[in-house]
Amino acid sequence: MKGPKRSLDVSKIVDAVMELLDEEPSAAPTLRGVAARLGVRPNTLYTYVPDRVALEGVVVEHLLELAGPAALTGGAPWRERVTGYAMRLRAELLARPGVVPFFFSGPMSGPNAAAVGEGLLTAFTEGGLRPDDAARAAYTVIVHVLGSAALAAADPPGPGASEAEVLAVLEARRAALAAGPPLTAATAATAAAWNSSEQAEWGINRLIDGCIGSLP
Amino acid sequence: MKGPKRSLDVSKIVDAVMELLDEEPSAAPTLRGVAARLGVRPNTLYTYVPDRVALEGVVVEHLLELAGPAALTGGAPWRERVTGYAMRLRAELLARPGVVPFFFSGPMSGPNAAAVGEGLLTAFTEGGLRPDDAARAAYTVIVHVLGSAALAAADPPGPGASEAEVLAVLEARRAALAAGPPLTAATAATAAAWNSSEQAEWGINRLIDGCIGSLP
DNA sequence: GTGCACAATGTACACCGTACAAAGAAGGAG
DNA sequence: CTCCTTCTTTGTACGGTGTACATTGTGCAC
Repeated sequence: MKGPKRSLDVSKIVDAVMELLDEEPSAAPTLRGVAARLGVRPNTLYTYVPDRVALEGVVVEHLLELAGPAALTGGAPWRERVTGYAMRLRAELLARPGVVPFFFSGPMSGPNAAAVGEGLLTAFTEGGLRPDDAARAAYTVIVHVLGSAALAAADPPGPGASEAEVLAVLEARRAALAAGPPLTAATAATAAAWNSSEQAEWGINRLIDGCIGSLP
Repeated sequence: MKGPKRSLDVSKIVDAVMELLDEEPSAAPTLRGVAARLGVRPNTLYTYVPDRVALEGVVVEHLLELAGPAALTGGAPWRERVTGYAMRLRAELLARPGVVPFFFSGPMSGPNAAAVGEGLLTAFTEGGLRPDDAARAAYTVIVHVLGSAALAAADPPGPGASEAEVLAVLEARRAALAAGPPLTAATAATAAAWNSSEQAEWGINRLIDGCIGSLP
């Protein structure tokens, strides 16, 4: 170690990103914004991270851990462990819609991603799935959680909305669907809540049902 | 109609976007790029479209139609109609990774989105699902297709890669997984192909299985 | 033929990620 | 202790993005 002391480290940068997201959950954090919050010039961040995509990668890793992947291998029944982690991760993302695009800007290859994968494999194996099916099921769960969160994040209103505002948007959507084609109209009330946690959990449960339904 | 003739219309703009995507499938089309291709100043587009998000919306509509939603209500068995449309849409997206983020920049509310929804409802109803479950299943299918496409689009190599290059990336990934934790290592060959069409179709099939498995 | 409504432009702004050279701090070698 | 090397941080800059605003000029209605 020759040069001057570093004034930052990657975890401080991640913290700054999370603070930015706490203040404006729907805004995608930017390199310049993070640097400003750390009291530093934008290009200083390049000492710690090769580019923007890499920054997003470490934030993704942090969020994967925030959802508690350790509980995937713990004591609860395997099925609850899977849905539990899925819904916790989904909740973390919905609370910070601005971060969702980060999950789609590069492959997830960090240690926490590996831990999540192994945890899901553990649970599904415990559920009786053959190894290859467990791998496919694990990946499909991730697809569902991220897809569901991304679509929900794209929909108004954002996480700062009041209860009344949420209800208003929901009712407007239901009315629009009710004016649509017959089957759409008949299910307008259910479909209007497409991005609710209940629907997301329903989807994961049907997926799991389909996986264990094909057991010997 | 008072003023001068319009030199464009929305469909010409969409065509320009599609041409841009044909030339560079992995690059997200930009307002300025579209304008340049049409031989027009960037702000001219604001005559036809209120902002960038709206432009992305009409492109999304075009792609939903490109995948052939009409076939959702046609003669094939209901289950094949669902997986067929899902895989066609997925293929259209994977051929143009640059367009994938468009699906997550706002709610899908156009006529083709409605047609896709109604078509999926028709199929699932035909499959025996109760209306509300059909609505949930339809939405979950969309979540899966878009999530799967988005994750696949985020992974190298892009759609222009040679067969050999694809295999090299796949093998590198398999090797990395094989060095991971036990269950991950045991399923490395399967997991390395996480973004393959086969895995995506497997996921949809398990989802459908789970939906019809709970029938009376 | 004249006036008015509208499309397209010119120009501008704020923001983004990032490259590159210069400045400055701190440890190792003499 | 001094110098030199190394590494962090900065200053400055470039090309890109979406979009606002005033201006120009076209073509129909009167």
